[in-house]
Amino acid sequence: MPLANPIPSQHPDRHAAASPCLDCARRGHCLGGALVADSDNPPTVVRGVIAKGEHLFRVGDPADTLYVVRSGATKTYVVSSDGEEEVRGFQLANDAAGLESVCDGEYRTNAVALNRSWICKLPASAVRERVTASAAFRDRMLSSLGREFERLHGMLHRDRCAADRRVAGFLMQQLNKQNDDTAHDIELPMSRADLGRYLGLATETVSRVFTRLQNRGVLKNRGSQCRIVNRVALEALS
Amino acid sequence: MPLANPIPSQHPDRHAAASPCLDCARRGHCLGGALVADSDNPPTVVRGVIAKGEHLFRVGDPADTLYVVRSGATKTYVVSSDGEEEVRGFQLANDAAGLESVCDGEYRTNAVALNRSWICKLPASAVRERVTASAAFRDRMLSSLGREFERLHGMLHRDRCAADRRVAGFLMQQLNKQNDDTAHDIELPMSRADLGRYLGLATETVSRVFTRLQNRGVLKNRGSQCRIVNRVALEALS
DNA sequence: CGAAACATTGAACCGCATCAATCAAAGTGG
DNA sequence: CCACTTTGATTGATGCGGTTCAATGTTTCG
Repeated sequence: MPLANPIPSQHPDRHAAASPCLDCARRGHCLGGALVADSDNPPTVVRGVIAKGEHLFRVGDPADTLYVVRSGATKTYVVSSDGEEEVRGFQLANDAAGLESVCDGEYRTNAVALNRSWICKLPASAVRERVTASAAFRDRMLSSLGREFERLHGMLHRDRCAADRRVAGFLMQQLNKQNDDTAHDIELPMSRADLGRYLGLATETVSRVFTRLQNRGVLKNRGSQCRIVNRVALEALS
Repeated sequence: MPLANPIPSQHPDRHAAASPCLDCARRGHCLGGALVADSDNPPTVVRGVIAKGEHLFRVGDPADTLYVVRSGATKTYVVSSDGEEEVRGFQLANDAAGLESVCDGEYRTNAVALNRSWICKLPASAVRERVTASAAFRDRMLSSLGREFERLHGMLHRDRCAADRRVAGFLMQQLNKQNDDTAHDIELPMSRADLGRYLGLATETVSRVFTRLQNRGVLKNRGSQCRIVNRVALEALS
């Protein structure tokens, strides 16, 4: 079954049973925090664990839940008519999977955990309702959707660039997400094959780019991590 | 100036001054119709003409208006850091330009008329407000955004296919928009160069694909029009 | 009509996919 | 703990599709 087991809140109080978001340290960075903020009747948000390889949802499932990754990572993907897997996005900490569930009645992608992950489940109906109930949440929601549009447009642009640029652009994007100018380590929980399917490149090409960038002294590969040695050079590429 | 001259309504009544949408024959197909429907205080919607080559808005302009194309055509585009024009979409009848104005405070693209066009201007603030005021409009809006996501995902997929598929997919998309299974004529108001910048192909490649498809008896080029001769073959390609 | 913009066709080159082999790491079971 | 398997990453060789450069044809519009 795709559903994760609920985890009891670490800090129970009168709110916690309904929504762990009220106590969550990152409620300022997460859609769940915005969902419960200033609500006199906070919706039921449930935390859960999900094992590597398990699915959060599949194409066609009724889209009743918006998932937010608390730790770990997931990918969303579809299987196209010719049987090829098409990776549409990766979700790391504080990212939402199934945002289109708010736009539509059923999921249009599959979502699977790339490693053991903690996730939060937000009822889609509550999200939709809160869009009308709160102008602040509406704007937050529209802003999230706007950022997703930006990401997609950026991908479209990158899809027309050379392989080096695509990878460099992806790495810069990951780096910028940690809004910390001094950050230089990037977590890459996905396989080279997944990254290739995301960027529209063959696995081998992705691999070649990484070694090329390493040889040029731009970055250093360390298993599932990647250390950016020369951020300026990387930015110039992307 | 980017703004078009207002046109007096053809059928004035007590509503028409504020919103020509109330009388509009296509209010059922257009976001403007949904905006004024069931509203006891319909917002001011203005119609206007815009000449070929004139801009509706530019990157960085305050995004206070959502444009809907009534007739004619527009394209949205950005100029990327390397000076290349990147076409992000075409808007034909009933399509909206500047949907991101509802998500954000300023336009993130430029929009220009491809030929003499009639457009309707919806105040973005009214659109945003109506999202909270009416659950029906909220769902209509979210559905529009969802379709836009679908289009972008489809483009991303196509960007990784062979040139023939990209063009075929685009043509099928245009065909399907005329929700009429027997339709076989497609209006192509954009230049081959624009189409290439939209599909991520060189102008010459687009041209070659069109002649190739014509030689195979799939379609027939007629200036800015294109007649689909063998719809099945086209669908099989895309 | 003539000029300018756009479309088409041809030839050569290049980057990435593909096929194939090797290498490295992570489990798994005795 | 070590063979053995499995999975993922890397590197090499080859071919094709699309870009690029260049020339010619066609449409549009003053």
